[in-house]
Amino acid sequence: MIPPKSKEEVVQEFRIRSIQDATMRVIARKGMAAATMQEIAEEAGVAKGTIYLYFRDREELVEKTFESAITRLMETIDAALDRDMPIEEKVRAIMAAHLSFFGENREFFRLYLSLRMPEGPAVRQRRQKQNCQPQYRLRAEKFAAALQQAMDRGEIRRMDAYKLALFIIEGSTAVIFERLNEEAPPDEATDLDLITGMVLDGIRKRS
Amino acid sequence: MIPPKSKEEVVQEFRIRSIQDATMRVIARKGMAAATMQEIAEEAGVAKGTIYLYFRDREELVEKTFESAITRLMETIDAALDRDMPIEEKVRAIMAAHLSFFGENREFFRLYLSLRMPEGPAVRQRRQKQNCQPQYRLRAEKFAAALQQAMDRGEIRRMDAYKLALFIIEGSTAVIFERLNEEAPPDEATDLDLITGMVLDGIRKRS
DNA sequence: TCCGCGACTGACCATACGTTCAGCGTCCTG
DNA sequence: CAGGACGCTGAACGTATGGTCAGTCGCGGA
Repeated sequence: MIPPKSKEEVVQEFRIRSIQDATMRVIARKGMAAATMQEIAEEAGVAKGTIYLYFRDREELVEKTFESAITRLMETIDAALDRDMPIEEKVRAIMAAHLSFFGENREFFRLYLSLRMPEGPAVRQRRQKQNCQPQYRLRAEKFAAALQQAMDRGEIRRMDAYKLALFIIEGSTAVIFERLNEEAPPDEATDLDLITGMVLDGIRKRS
Repeated sequence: MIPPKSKEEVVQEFRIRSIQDATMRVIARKGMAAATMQEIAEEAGVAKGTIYLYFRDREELVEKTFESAITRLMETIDAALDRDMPIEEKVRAIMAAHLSFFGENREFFRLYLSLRMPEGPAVRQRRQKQNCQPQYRLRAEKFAAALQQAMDRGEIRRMDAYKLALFIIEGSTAVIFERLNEEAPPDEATDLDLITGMVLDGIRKRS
């Protein structure tokens, strides 16, 4: 069942992983546009040319790096979405997953933000749209589906589920972003309470 | 009181305005990183060199363009923030201001998103942080102050006002972004209801 | 009408970046 | 131990972009 890994395969995977990790760190530091192949290579401890042995070009490098990280995020979240629980708990579980994932993968956060919105000439924009945006949309759509289900059950009020999902995802992303930049961030639970409280009950005080 | 405008000044202001408008259109089309001076010049109908008569370098161009647009946005919002009204109305007024402003200034939206998060080498990041981010933070802080006031009055629940402000601003920004990309966006009022409903009362159905 | 000033132009320059490839060292094989 | 295969290297190349500046041209004043 387990495919036998030859020595070469192990080395290859290790190289690929090192380069992808370096890519994330550099993008985290300089931002998507200013991350050069030179700096990525140095960060990974290889020569510039080596990267091209494993990735066709810069675009594929970024794309693959993004994919392998977001796949991990999606798995965490799917676990929360698929289980059948009241929407309150679901929201809390999803937000908790985001908080801890980005807490552990700070570097990825910046790349994630950059790819939400495609840049560059029309051709590249189209390619990014085809390869990375679906991942983002998919996430939003899955969340929207969960919200829709809760609406049908009468757990929450009826509104445009997709836009609602976007609101919640981006709002919480902003809080997480702030959190990652704080010198002494509060407990994860504190921010989690803020987000879920806001999402579930809004800001208005109930008498 | 009114400073007399010589003919030269009028011409100058017109040029500056044309170039800034072109800058926004190109950034809206290609994104911040891929917007070249060449293309901006063509869009403005002037030669590349002309831009440098009015702006020191690319950075100053982007910065000034951003500033003059965000100043207009801030003015609209301040009007809503300064008046003394219950928080419900304030929130609605602010969100309405955002919706209509970005509806009328679609081009600016992309630039606005790009500058939230500084890119490039450390030096440029620092400069952007000093010149553009304060505008963004200022907006968040003003909104946070309004929320804080409402908390003190007992109108809304107590939480971290700044993070709450970020959540609301970014959440609504996401909805506006989606709206701007829709083929046939609904009434402004529909999206406005979605946002204010979410912010004030959350998603949970009240029995 | 002629002159000179200055706004404007766009070919040109320096630089930086992605990508390539001829050669090097290393390790396995026979 | 010799030979060769292969992963890796980094100097070199082409291209694209921000920025410059010598030259052009239209306009206003003499």
